[in-house]
Amino acid sequence: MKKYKILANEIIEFIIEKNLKRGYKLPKVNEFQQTFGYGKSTVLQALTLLDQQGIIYKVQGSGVFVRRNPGDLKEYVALTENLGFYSNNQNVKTRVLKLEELRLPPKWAVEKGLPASPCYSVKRIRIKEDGPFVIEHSYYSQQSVPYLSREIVEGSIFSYIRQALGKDIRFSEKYMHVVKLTDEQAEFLQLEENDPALEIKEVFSLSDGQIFDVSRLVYNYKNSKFFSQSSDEILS
Amino acid sequence: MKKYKILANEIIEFIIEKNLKRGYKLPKVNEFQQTFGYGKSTVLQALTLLDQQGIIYKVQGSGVFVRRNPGDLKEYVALTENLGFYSNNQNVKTRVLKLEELRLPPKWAVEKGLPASPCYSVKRIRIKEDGPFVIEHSYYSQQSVPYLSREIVEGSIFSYIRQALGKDIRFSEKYMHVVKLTDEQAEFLQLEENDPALEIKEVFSLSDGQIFDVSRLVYNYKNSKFFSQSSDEILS
DNA sequence: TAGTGGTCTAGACCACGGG
DNA sequence: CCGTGGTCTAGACCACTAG
Repeated sequence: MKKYKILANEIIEFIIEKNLKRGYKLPKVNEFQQTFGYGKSTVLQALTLLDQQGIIYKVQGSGVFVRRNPGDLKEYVALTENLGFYSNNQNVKTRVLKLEELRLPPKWAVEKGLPASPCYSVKRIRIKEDGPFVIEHSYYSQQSVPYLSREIVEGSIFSYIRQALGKDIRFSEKYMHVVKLTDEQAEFLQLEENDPALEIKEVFSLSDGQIFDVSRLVYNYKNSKFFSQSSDEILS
Repeated sequence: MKKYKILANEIIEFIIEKNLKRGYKLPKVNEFQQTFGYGKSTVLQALTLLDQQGIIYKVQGSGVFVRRNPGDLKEYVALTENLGFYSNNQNVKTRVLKLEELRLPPKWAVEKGLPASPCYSVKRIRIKEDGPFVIEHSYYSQQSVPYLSREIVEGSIFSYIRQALGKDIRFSEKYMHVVKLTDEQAEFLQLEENDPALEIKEVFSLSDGQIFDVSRLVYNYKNSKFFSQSSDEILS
């Protein structure tokens, strides 16, 4: 494990365990250096990672402070993470509506960058305790995901890709707009036709930049909330 | 100007000027080092910045590639930037509905972290060529923004804070959900009651972590699209 | 196995904040 | 002014990719 990740994890643990809140002042950079015996750049690397994740913020000339206790956002879909649709919420059941192979993905998926070659088409509904949560229609390029079964698709496809195929999801883009539900969508989500919904088109890429998944998601407005964050040009 | 920012800007210029597309292979790290006479870490810092902004991606053992031509997203509201509501779209007019001082912000704003002290309340409508775009209801803490006038509020408040007050917006959080419009909102947006809308609560902080602005935005679903992106734990 | 990006260090110097 | 975080370098060594 890389040193900066070890340190980052330690700090996260520390914040969770002590239940620290926004504004709490963390140890200084040189204290972390001494405690762990790391170089300054390595400590800054760890802090930068946490800064990007929204956990802390650094103030030049002053110190390092807690921004958010991770785990305070359980109910939210985190748009700024490389996840399909659920953040920390694990009480989600999956109902598979369709799994088939296609010679070619639909045009809109190819326009978003999915290779124009054979793919899997997966249609699922995700259900929380309080009802249907999201309709998900995904296309997986067989170039990157050569095999999918009903069983895999009933669980987490991303976990399968990571663990069984040993591939890492590296980055994603999400395009959103608000729509009125069609009759069919409303039925799946147990809502009324013309009820509001958020539609998200997602594009996921592997470490080599290859696009392997393009999806269209339609969320139930009654039980879905979303979260996004940004930091100004932070690094080192 | 910092070296890594100079390099980052040069690369962006290069991509725009040559109109490069996703997958284009950029010069190697050591070529940038030699061309600019920079150290390796500095070059990596610049590339990391661009990676975080979604402009490029680095593939270990292979090279550096273009991910997106900046400026390909003009029509989208970029949720992953520290902007109020418009990304690159500059054809936006502002209609000020209200500007007043309050002893205390409303409860929900204080819960989001706005100091429980005097503030400005600003209500505005943003209008694009094709009609009303968003209703914006903002609260600015007088601790950070001691003075606002009608004139300032008719322009860009963020520009004013940056330029006149010399303060930097450092990070933000955005909480979203989909709603049905009330009668009043519908009238402002020239839509119908119960039409869909995206409501976003935004929290903005300065470089010292101080929260200075909490806002509630309600977007017109007919002319608003949103964009978000993420990268897996990138740094150095 | 050569080439390319990633991690890490030690240390010099810079820039900002607060007393 | 001192302390704290930020930038930058040179260079060693690691890890992954591709031919």
